Amino acid sequence: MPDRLSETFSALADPTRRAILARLATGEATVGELAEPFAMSLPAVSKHLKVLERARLISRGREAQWRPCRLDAAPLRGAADWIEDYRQFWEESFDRLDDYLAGIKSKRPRRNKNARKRQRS
Amino acid sequence: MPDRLSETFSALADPTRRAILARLATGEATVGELAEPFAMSLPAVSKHLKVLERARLISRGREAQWRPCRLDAAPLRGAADWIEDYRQFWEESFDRLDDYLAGIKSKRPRRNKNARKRQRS
DNA sequence: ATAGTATTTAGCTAGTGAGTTAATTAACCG
DNA sequence: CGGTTAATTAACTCACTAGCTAAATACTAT
Repeated sequence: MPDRLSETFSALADPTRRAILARLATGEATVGELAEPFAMSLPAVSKHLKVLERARLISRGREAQWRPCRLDAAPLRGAADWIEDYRQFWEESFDRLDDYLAGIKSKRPRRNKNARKRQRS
Repeated sequence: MPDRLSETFSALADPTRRAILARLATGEATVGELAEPFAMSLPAVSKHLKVLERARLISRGREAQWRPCRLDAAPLRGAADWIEDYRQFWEESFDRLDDYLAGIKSKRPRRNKNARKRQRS
């Protein structure tokens, strides 16, 4: 995997793994406990955990025969920072949708409020 | 691909695609213009664009033989919202790092300031 | 030592992702 | 028409992912 950010996004690109993280947000859990909600074999869950571990999104301890997992959210910071740079763009399109709906409602043609700056023609 | 969020994260899990989005944040661009910075064939870039298009992160118009691409950031909102739920966790670990460094500095053992709520045990 | 529980590893299959080169489509220009 | 430019599609390779079952490891408890 090339870079950290790619590894983070890649780890998040699976609903099972996101569900595991959500579960861990409520506290530590063992592999068996994490696997329980899924219609999936234990080895499959174990692999997902390894992916999350490589992405540094979880870490694991050792207690007898259990390997308790805990959330390690630090890498999410970088992902959040990256996405945050685009916030203006999705809020902008949201505005345009609002405009559109408002236009429909009032049944009057609206002027073009598109404020996005364009670099080339 | 199972769900929208997975598709979004998956599309972001590639540095080339993130760079393309960054470029499009400055304005529309043609496929050729987008491909120019990369040491990669045009078809490869074309495929990346198709991935971004399927993930609704870009859309494309038609102008003569050019297919100008524009950013469509709306799906990032869902991704940002998902990650935002974990902000407390990475800020918390940041705090713990601060505590740790402060502890090193003062050379005194510190009491456990870990405030994370745990569901089990 | 033996049995039981928790988890990982091995080995397999099927599908997908990223890249290539070569060929094709689409639109323009002369 | 014929040629040029922009982009996509086709066909292929290679690597990796997600899942499985069965076997191995690790530790506990009797």
